[in-house]
Amino acid sequence: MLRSHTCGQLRVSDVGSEATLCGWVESCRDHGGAVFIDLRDRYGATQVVIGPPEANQQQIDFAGRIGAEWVLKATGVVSHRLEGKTNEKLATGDIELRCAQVEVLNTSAVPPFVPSQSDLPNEDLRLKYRFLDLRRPQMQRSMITRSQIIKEMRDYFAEHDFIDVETPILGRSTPEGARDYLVPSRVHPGHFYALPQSPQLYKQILMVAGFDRYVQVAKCFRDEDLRADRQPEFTQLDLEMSFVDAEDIIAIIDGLVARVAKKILGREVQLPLARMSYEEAMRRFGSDQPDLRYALEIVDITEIAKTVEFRVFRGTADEGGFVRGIKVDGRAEEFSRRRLDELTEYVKRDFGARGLAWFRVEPDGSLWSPTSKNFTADELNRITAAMSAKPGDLLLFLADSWNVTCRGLAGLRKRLGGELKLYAADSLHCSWITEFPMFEKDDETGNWHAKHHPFTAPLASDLPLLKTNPEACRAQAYDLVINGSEAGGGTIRIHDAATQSQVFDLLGIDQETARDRFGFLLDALRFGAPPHGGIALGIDRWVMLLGGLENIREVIAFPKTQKATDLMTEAPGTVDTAQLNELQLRTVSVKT
RNA sequence: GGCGCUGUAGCUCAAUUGGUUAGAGUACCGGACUGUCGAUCCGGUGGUUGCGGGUUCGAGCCCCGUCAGCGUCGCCA
Repeated sequence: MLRSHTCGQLRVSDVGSEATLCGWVESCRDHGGAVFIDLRDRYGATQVVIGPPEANQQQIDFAGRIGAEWVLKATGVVSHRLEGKTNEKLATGDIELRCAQVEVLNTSAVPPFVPSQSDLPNEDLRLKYRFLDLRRPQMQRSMITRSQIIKEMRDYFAEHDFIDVETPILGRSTPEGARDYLVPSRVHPGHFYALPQSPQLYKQILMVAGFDRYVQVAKCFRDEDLRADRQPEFTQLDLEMSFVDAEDIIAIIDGLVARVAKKILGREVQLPLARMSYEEAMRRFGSDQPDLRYALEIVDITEIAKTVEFRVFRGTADEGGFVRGIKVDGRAEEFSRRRLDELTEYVKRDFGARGLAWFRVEPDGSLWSPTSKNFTADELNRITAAMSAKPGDLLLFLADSWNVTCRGLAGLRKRLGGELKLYAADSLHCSWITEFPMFEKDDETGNWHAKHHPFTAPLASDLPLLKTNPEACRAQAYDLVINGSEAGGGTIRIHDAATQSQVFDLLGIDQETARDRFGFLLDALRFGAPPHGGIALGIDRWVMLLGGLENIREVIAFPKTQKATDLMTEAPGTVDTAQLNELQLRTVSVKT
């Protein structure tokens, strides 16, 4: 070891002993007759003093020329700071290391930004110089938290008899789901591997193989557009269990949530976690990942709308649409015409809503809006009653299809929840959404496709609906939602070939295709597959949510930009013609 | 692919309605200084206002295109 202590370690109790520190120059203050250097490492910072009587003037002059982010090794005697010269901002602020000279382990070019900088540089610069950005204490904290969370997960599952099994990164492309990242095969020209979107099929095979309880910290890849909480390459805590039902999976994850909350945040989580059916979530919050840290619950006034004169409401209701709204408690005054116009524009632009109807509840309890003249007093009274509106409230309504009202109101909830700060910054709300529909209809093609994935088992009670009414058929599926973000999701799988065929039929996957793509799984199901199910947790999101961060890039050491590039390595890049030739590949331009 | 925001010195930002030589803090360079810790003081370097085009007597500012970063919708079984 080049050092005897870390830069966050020395205290008054060490005074008088010799110590050697290694670290980066956080700042170098040259006073001519003495030089003060704050030496930083991941553990903290310690002041190193090069001055008399230890150092001669030549050594002091040398130290004065040391620059930011140089790497130093400093050996000296741990000393009390002078009376009144202690620094309360540093854990090591009562002492300093007095040295004759420091050894320069490495110099540094003048950095484009320094880790201690208060005004963060633009993110593209942070990403290009990620090694500097990662020196920032906040980034180091995030990466440490991430490490601790993964450790807790591994410990927890090891204690519950799970076996960690690695599954291949080079697999084969699947027909459904996200776009695959493809890897060309040199040995089989024209053939491609696909990087896993998840280890889904492998873990099911492991159940058939008798591994009973499988877990893995798995890298997953999906070639889709990025978001603040979505990267093309991400990490899942993936698990699968045999001889279980949904209750067992939920219970074991409940235990994990409580443990991680306790160990990482020091907080107690009430178990069991709350549950809500998909139907209830959509009805009350318009989303299958509702943020339950605040209310803003959706109220359906379609029945009232059918009886009013106002064409927008009545017409929509009569044509089978819905009129639903939310109530902002007592904050109507904060909504200027301009702000309401912005919200209107928002629901039109982002969700294709036809408009936003709003009402202020006046001091006398009456409703006012630009359109209120289109309503009779009785109509307005019934709306007020349905919404339990009080003076000072703001009412927002969408009159549209079920989907648009769901998406639009969910969007408004999310936006207003944030803008109005309807929840405490440190609040944590975890819950389960269950009983998802098995299938969704593609609006364009009219085809059915799996809401989760094609191996999801229907609720036993809904099994007959597979033939008669697929739309109503619910799945044994469960999503873990934390603070309005999908933090995990899983299902009980189909474990018999007959049901699996039936589902494939419904999805329009013919026997030939099924055999071609999933033959190995279908085979496995014929050779004694146990009932099984599992879940995958989004580790990046867990770290983000538990850390109170709003961006997934803050918890990934080397994240990609919105266009899926790495600004540091400049990936993706071009390759030599020789490499392409070896793979028998040629690039062509395709007009899109 | 659509919509929106941002882009000015190494970095963070300013620049009146379109009007003189684009400024400040910080970093950097030189000098002074023994107690600083956002050190201080004196002096200095540093600009294709992302890029290309247009309007105008005149563009950092207006218009069109484009590139990049971010947010969002579509997309993400």
